[in-house]
Amino acid sequence: MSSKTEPTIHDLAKKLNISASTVSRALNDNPRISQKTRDMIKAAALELGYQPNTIASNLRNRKSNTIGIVVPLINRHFFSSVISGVEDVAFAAGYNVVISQSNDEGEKEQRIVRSMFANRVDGLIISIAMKTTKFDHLQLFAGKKIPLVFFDRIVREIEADRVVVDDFNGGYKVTKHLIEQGRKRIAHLTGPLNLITYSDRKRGYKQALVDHHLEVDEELIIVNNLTRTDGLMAVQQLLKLKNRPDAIFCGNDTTALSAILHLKEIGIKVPEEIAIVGFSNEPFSEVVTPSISTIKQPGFEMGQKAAQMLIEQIETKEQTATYETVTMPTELIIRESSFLKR
Amino acid sequence: MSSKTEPTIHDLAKKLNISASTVSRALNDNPRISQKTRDMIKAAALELGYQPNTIASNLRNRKSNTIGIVVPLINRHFFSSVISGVEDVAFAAGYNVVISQSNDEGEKEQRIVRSMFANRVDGLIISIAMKTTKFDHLQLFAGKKIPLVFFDRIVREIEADRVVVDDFNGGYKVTKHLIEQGRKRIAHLTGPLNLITYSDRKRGYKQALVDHHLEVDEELIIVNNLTRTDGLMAVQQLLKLKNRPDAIFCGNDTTALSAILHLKEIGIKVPEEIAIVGFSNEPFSEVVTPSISTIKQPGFEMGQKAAQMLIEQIETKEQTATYETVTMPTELIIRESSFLKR
DNA sequence: CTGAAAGCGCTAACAT
DNA sequence: ATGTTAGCGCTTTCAG
Repeated sequence: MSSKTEPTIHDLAKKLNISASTVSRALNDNPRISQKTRDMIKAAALELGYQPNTIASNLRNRKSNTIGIVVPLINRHFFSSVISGVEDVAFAAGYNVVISQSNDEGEKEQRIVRSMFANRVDGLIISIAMKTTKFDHLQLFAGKKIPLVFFDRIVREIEADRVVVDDFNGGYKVTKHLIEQGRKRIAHLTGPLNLITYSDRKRGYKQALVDHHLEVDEELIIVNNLTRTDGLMAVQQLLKLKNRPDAIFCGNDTTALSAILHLKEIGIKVPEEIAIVGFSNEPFSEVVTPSISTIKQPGFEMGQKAAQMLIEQIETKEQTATYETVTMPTELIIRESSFLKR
Repeated sequence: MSSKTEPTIHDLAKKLNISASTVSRALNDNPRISQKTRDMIKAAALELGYQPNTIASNLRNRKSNTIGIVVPLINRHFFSSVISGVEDVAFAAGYNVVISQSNDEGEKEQRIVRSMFANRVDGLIISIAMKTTKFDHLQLFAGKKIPLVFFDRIVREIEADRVVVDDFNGGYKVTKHLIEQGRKRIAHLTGPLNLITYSDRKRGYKQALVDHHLEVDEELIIVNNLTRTDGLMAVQQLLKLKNRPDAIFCGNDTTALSAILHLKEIGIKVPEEIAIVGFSNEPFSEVVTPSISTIKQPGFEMGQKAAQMLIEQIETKEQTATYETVTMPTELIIRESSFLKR
């Protein structure tokens, strides 16, 4: 074992009879060190099994070369796509990415974000948890002018760059499609309306109804957390109405799925009796029977964009206090659950 | 803005006319500081908006209180379950978790693991990428006696704690089930055999055939990377055989799905003509038509176990050089794709 | 082209 | 119960 402590630049320096600063410079390819010396030092480093200690370097540089991303759940296809997009541009730009999930819990989100701050990430990309209502953890970043980019689930109260999808338009397109399929009583199942994504989709839904001279019936609008169970409960509730809906626009694919499964089970035909549309294009939506119509969000591209904006902020010394909001298009994918062949 | 630099314990100390060490101790609830002083200091910290700099603390303590986990893909249900399990016990024990994905690429894995090392994670939990063949990045941990736990896709060449599923038994159970369903020519679609998970499943498959006096036909065994396209290609290849299989044991659910979709498309009945079984119990396997029989691996529990073992190692000063391998049970879930009702 | 010295922010002997 | 001091490993003026 011996006194096993990692070799440092000082060990290298001593061994080579030069100074630690020269070693440091050589390892960082500083042109002020002759090529010959650099090579020599690097060879010695390799031989000694030297591994740079980024913690020390980060402390000194007040920079971690790391960006954080926090999402509600990493195993949602949309979010993992965004993460991949972020990694794509971040790695290319020489940044590391640390990923965390809030499980849609405000408290865990607080903890994660604070820990990322304490670890001095150079910037943060975040889609907030469903249950987040306090924002002081985010204020930590915003207030200290540490680059921050919101995506998808943004918070209006905090000024920052934003990457969102056109949820209003998404909601509108879904509803219009259902109307064109001849549906008259279109229900809407949505998530917490403090989240702008959901309230925008709902606005789109209502606008489409209005534009097509259909009544907006609040009885047909159900708000919950869009879990699988929530989807089931909502459908059961809708089925109890004297005047049943003939279509349901679900806030996500999970609830769309649970609606379909329940309807199948009790013998109600989808889409003939009740048409279903989801949101997000989870992989399963394509392979269920009937396959689920849904809205595709460009996750990977959103991640790329968010990372670009963040890195731009990080690397621009001048903190111009102007923030940008990028809105990405959505695409309606029509599948069996809402399309009646004749 | 003024000279905006984060307040440090020294700023606090100066303001309160005490020493930095007292501040440090108070903030860490060191009993050597009187309760009164502690409260006073904490109040001042709050007021100043003091935020501890964990980088500095980590450097000093030679400990990051962080454990790293790297998986091939974060959006595989199995892997995200493992991650959740790890987070569950790690958070409870006061550790942060940094997550990364290798995208099944050896090179990205190298980069990630080195970066985690450079950031001095206290330990690493990893399931290696399909294409990993060099292990020097992992040797970095093993060699320096930094706690390391492999799970699922382990590396035999490196001594470490391991958490695996009983893949042999899983493969055996699947095959036995198919035999009991009356299948005689059972094909097997597997991943790279340098990965022990796959070679063990294959061993189980063969053993079951032998035990039931069925011939092992190498023609029926196809090795590839188990992507969706790979699944398609494999099925097409199998269908070209003069003597077609009547069942396919697929190495994962992705290929099971693509097999089913293709067979449906060309009018071959599943399970009547060809039965299909997958592996891993991805969420979609339950909701496709026909639903996919598969093997369930206890991901969350594996993550918990891995984290427990890792933390145990971290916190035990005495590095007893004895490593443990924990084998978790699998469960066969029989669904429509392999079960013939009569 | 290279070295000396100071310091990033925090902690832990070792005092007192 | 609190303060002094030294240093974690690296980078960076400032000198030469």
